[in-house]
Amino acid sequence: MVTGAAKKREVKCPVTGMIQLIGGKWKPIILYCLRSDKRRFGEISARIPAISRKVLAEQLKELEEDGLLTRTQYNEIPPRVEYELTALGKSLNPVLNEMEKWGMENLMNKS
Amino acid sequence: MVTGAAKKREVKCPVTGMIQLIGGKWKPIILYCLRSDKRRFGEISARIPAISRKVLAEQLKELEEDGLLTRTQYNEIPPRVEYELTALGKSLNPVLNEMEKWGMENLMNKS
DNA sequence: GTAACAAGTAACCTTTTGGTAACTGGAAAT
DNA sequence: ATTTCCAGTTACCAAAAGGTTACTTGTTAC
Repeated sequence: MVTGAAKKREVKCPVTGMIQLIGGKWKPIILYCLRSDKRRFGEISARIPAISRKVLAEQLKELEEDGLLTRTQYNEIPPRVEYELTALGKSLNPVLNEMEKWGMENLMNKS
Repeated sequence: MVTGAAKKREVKCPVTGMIQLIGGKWKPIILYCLRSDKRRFGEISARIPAISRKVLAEQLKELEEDGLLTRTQYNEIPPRVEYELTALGKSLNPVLNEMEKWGMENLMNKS
């Protein structure tokens, strides 16, 4: 079940609710990046170079609070942290797949 | 084909491109509202009361510039303006349907 | 003669979001 | 003795997004 920020809201519209959870400039891309694999912080950062590390850390924290992904910290030196989608996060895959499909068909320049 | 703001960008990631088009707090809800019917400005405003009329007008203008909907103005008094999805706008329906479905299953409180 | 109608716009302000640069930690390699 | 590794955090600043209130327009109803 959804936790964190989303839980507090009494949502009447399912689309509004979704946007409160995964709206914003970066969250769908982060989820898309984690879709099939767990990844380290630096790995996500390298795959989405346009996002600053500060904002990436913020967004990951919110996604974790909302129950969409888990953060696992290994107490090694240098540190290692892995992010992985929860079952709830994975349940977003159909949405992300439709987004990917639409983008492929309508936005990629076939030149 | 996509026009306006989205056309200028060289998009490498389909999900990033989609977000540039329909990202933001309101656009998916507006598109969802117009999904199956043409609607007047006041009608959209009434169905999405949380959005201010100023922001609604701005978002509708951007969606029109991006080729997702059409604006038809009837020169009557009082004025009448109708908004309707284009074919491109309608092609977003699978995305919006997945969003609606996910929201229904995960956000609506069954209490 | 004034108010209401629809669909906005203009001026102004607040909130949210995002960016940069510098810094932290302890162990390891140079 | 200094630099590198990684995953951040902190302080600070700029830009974007969004909100509020008042105003417009021309015709019709009170």
